[in-house]
Amino acid sequence: MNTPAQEVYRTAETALKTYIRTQGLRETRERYAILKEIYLNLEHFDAEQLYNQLLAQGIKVSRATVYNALQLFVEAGLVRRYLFGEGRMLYERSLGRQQHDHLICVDCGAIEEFCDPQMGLVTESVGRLFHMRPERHDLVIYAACEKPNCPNRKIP
Amino acid sequence: MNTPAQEVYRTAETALKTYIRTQGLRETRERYAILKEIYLNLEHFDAEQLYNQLLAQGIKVSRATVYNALQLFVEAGLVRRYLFGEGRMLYERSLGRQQHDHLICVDCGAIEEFCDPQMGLVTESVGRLFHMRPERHDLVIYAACEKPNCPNRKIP
DNA sequence: CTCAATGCAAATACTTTGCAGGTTA
DNA sequence: TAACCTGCAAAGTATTTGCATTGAG
Repeated sequence: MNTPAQEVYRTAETALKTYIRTQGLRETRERYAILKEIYLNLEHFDAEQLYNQLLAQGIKVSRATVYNALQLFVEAGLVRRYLFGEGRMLYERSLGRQQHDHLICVDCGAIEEFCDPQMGLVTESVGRLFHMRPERHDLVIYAACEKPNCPNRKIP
Repeated sequence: MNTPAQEVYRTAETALKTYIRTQGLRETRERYAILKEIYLNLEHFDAEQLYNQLLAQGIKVSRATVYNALQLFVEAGLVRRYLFGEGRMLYERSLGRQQHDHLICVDCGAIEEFCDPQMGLVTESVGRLFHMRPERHDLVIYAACEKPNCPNRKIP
């Protein structure tokens, strides 16, 4: 039986194979192991987390290979890379999900995703204002928790 | 005679003095020299640029002091700090200008500022969606130049 | 067999920190 | 004169690079 995540991973695997072939690169066990880890076990992660998780699974890879693979996956469109306010790159898989922006809880650091159609209007009108064609945007909203039973909420 | 920039700088100088006193800190020539450089001669800058510009003016300070002062100014609300996609911190003065977001030209790296009232609506509605109170946001739009005579524009 | 990929360690880039000596209140 | 600040250099972080070795095609 196949979970949705596994389906998506298989799509990513195929996409990677195609990308590797069209670019004249090589298929390695490391690249597939790293891709699988990303697609099956990680949500928002940095290079170090990915590296540690691979080691924890008994998959022996070096940091250099992890960074190398991440760059490859970004070029192949399989992974997106973000720089939030924390000074290190964060990654997330990009297949099987729509474009989105992020909201970060200032209390606990949790990262939520959202998709607001108004953002298209904003980038459009700003582009018009400067006579420029918007290509992409990065939006992060920092917000404090107001859920009554959230353990991370600051005292009202 | 006084330029608007000088007026704003004087305001910043006063604000720094007040902040330093209320916090029980000390006034040093370095802190005022750095503040002046920021308010009179810099737009968007990183720590190294600021450091070099101070040296070029014959003002002897160490990098450590530059970083120290920048942190102080951020705490005092005199300077804002951003992390764009380039992996290093950028700073800008915050007095004498309204809150704004940034647009970066993907052709030449130029940084423009804009203020779109729709952003308030976006953060508000996203906050409502997650039951969180938005505190701030970082938005950067990356766009390609379409000005007909822009030397940085990519071939049509 | 050839060239790309890996692993390791060293190098880089940016920022922070520890400490001795100078300076402010 | 007591604590803060500065300057220098060393230490951190996160990421990249050089090079010998391994391995895919």
